[in-house]
Amino acid sequence: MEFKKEIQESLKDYFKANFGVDIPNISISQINPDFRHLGDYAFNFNALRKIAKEHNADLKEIVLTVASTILAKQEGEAVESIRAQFAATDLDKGFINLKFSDQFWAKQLQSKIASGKVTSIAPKAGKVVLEYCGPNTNKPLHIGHLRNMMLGFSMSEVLKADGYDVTKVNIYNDRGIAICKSIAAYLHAGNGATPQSTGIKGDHFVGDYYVEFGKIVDAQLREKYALGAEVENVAKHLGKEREVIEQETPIFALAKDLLLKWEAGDAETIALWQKMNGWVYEGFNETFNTLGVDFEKDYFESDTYKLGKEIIELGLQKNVFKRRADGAVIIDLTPDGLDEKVVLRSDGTSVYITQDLGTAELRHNEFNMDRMIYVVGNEQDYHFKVLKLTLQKLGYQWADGIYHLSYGMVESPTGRFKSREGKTADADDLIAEVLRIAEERTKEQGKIDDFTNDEAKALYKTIGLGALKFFLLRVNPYKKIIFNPEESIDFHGQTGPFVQYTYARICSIIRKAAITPDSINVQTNLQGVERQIIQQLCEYENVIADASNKYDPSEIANYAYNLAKLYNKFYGELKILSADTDAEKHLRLTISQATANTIKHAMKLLGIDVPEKM
RNA sequence: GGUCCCGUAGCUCAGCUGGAUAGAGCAACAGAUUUCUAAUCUGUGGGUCACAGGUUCGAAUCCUGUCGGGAUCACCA
Repeated sequence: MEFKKEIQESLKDYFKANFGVDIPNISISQINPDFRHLGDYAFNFNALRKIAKEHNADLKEIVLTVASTILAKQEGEAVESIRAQFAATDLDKGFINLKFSDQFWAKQLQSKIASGKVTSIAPKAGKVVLEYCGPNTNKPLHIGHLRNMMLGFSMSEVLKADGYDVTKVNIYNDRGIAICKSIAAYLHAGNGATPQSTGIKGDHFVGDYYVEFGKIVDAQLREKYALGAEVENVAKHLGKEREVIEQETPIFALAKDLLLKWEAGDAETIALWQKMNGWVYEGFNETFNTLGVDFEKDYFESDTYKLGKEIIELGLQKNVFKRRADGAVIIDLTPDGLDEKVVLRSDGTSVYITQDLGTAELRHNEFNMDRMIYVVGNEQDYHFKVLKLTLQKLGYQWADGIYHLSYGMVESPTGRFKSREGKTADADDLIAEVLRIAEERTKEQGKIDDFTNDEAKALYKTIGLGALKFFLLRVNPYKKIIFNPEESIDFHGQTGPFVQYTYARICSIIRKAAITPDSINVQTNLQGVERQIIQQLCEYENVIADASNKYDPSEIANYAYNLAKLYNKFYGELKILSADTDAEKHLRLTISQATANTIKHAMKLLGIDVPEKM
């Protein structure tokens, strides 16, 4: 909407020309609902009061002058009235309300439907690499990954909609002691079983052996210390941390041995590691497919974990890094309010940040991107601060484009999800549960008797995932989410199915209309709710830009919900197919179509499908 | 202990680049279906915006402090 800029510029020009001062942008927003009778948009100019006072000028007059200039520019057609409203005291308020004519809004709607596009955002220069998911291969995906994947996928869609070129990448933490524990337990207790032979999904299969590893540790400790069944917590009973005491067991020795063999490139070990990871990837891919998330490129820690050594060398040369007396290489970030950080161990091996430095550089060489976004939980805020700052100190310009899309933990009502709390946090179980609830509720409704079995199943998936995804995305990323499986999956109110239902309703009307409204009579008078919807539709691209700039898909979710709510109000208040006049019918059908298009588009940005019937 | 994040209705959340009387959903209660999908709509009740100062014509929003919750401060990842 051009007029916002116009007003801002006019005010700026005025102050520059008459007083020689630069003023900040005055924000112009949709009017507060209670003042809708006064206009469509409002802005408050009190911020300029000080400047006016300094120059002994009457602010009220200035603003009115600017307002009438703008009004004149609109050639009397679009802007119905620009009224300045002043309270009795003049100082308390100071709003200008802008009201556009019905014709103006009708034309906005018409151009939307004529272009067939819901936004007119043009492609922008700017290559973005977005990393998300980042699973460990020793256990299945859990609810935290679900939030991560929803955020990552949606964020990439939002950035694309905002005109950027986005490449989605995943990184698999596929090496290290954790996966070796699964392998060790498999060797110990697997008896050659496979996901195929057991019918267990590959990632769960391998994850089960990770759990099994813990049980074997327990059993071996019980044997070693001759503990009876009355001892519940072995590590606690022995008065040591689990991570410490487990090192005494033969099974741990096996895992450690496997790790050393793996690092030495032992063919047999690597073959087994590849086989088990292969099962895991099969399982992950199944879940990715169900969720509809994807990646253009996969990275594997086993390929990248040795990266970064050259950067260490460079950093030493540039005196950004220092070699400590014990041989470890460090960066001193205390001047920046952070700590001293080891970037290379004294034995010359990498730490976590070493490979992240190397991987970042690798990606820059591959993609030459302007921005790199990491979707990672907020427990790593500090790590990414250090990573970005270190790369900046090394003189990499592109490091300025690093952004950590940090998100809060997903917690159960009783606190953090722990794996021992059982199945509630498992991603696949959660998805299955949500589909089950969707099926149950849909059957209660009894509206899809004409569906085939496949169609019904597809619908359960659309609705169930819609509920889950919307739940995870409608909250600001930085906030933690309390997830109660019993209560969180809802289909009423501020939910995905509510928005989906609205879409299905519109589709139903359009099916019955049997006409395609290709043009509307722009002279038609608009009802209040009609104006509101059209205005809301026009706001959509601003919302995309906001969500993109703030890295916040929840803005899209809230917008989609509000638009759907507004449409339901419209639906309840006005007749569409049986409107009094043809002109009204065409108008309302057009509003319906444009709303459906926008809802579908917005939900797609959230990774959520919309059904034509439900 | 240092640093960072959070605290808005019983619950889950919007609003936070300062602006008009702080908004939604859920839950509770009361209504609406001879008419386009009632997974909907309309209405009622519900608030010391954690607390205390400060800046300002104006503060949920900015600053300082306090309290409460969480994260982090590894030669783990």
